[in-house]
Amino acid sequence: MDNYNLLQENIRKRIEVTEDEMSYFIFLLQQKKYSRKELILRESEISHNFTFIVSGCVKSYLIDNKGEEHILTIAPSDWWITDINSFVSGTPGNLFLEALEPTTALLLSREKQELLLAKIPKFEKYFRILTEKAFAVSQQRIIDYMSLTALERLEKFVASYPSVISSLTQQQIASYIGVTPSFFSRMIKGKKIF
Amino acid sequence: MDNYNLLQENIRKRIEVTEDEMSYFIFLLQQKKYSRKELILRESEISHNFTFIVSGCVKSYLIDNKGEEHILTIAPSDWWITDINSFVSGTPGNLFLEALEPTTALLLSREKQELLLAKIPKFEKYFRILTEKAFAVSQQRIIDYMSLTALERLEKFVASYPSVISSLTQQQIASYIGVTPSFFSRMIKGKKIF
DNA sequence: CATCTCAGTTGACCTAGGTCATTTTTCAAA
DNA sequence: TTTGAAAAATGACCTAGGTCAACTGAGATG
Repeated sequence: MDNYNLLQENIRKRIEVTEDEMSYFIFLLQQKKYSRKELILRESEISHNFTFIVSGCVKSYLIDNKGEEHILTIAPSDWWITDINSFVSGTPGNLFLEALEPTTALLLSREKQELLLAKIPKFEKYFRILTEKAFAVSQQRIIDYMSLTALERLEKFVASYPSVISSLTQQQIASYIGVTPSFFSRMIKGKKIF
Repeated sequence: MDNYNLLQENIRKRIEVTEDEMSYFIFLLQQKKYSRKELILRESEISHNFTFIVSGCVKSYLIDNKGEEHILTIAPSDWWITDINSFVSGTPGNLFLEALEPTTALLLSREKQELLLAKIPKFEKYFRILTEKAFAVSQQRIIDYMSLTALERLEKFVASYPSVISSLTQQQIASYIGVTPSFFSRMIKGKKIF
């Protein structure tokens, strides 16, 4: 199984496409490998690509004006990730993207995406569905932030992404759920969470 | 100018459509009027519709397990609103939708949307763009929640939605930015925010 | 005009989570 | 196998924001 299989399945789960259509999509992609801790995107750069994770894991995060890092999303394999704000507007974003482990990814640039969608409008549906799902997840995250305690958010995170947990440090999980590492440590003391 | 003009402009800002295509979209819509405080959607109902606000204002909110209300989004005229989670999955959601003032809306049901997209795939693009934008806004909201103080979030909210402020109570603004009404009151004391 | 309800304010006190510096543990690289 | 750096734990203290109840005030309703 090559590096495109995972993406092909991901697409076929959502829309029906012919071999030719699929080939054209794949033809537009650029494959890249990143080593652990390698930066894929820096703050104030324009996010030119939609990035599909074939293997490995990537986080997006921002550095606030106190210098604190906050993890926004964590993308394991079979997920797309980008700085959506920057990607959509074509303006510099405020997110970093960084590989958490050795990662293989497929990049679809905005221009290539436009080519793709112009030539095979069917893929509009694929991206609409992806974006709807991402939007729904993002909304739920806001809800959780407003209505759950840190411990509840942690439990939910662990339940939602059990496979990702092991490749994350406590600091990273703390950052994702929105607490400091030291509070996180105290919070889980005595409890068996993982 | 009738009730469909606003939507037509909204669409034409994003994609090019013929009169016929536009007419078909409009043909699928159901127009509804809501009075102040009228519930459009209740928790644990399925959100069958995408709702376009022609005039008035609608909020989406949830009630957490302590009985507290949290406002998730506020949609003034020219915006779409729904419980995206429920709408996309077709399962019962956990949001309420409520008119904040007398409101005229255009409803597009999931089935009608599917008809529309099947017949005129061009509209896929319209909904993809809408959803991308909504997703970007949602992501930014999470970022703000993680990295700003309550006062900073308030200032940002006021700057972003100046026209909406006047039709909201302090309690509602407090709920949107995620603080209690009493803290909100203290927080703005002495400051001229509005 | 009276009253009722609900938004907003305020006082007194509380707590979830933050800060910062120090220590201990883990784990990758030489 | 050692070593060095980063992750995690922890003590002492701090603060943003919450809680709850009492009070004020203004617009709606009779």
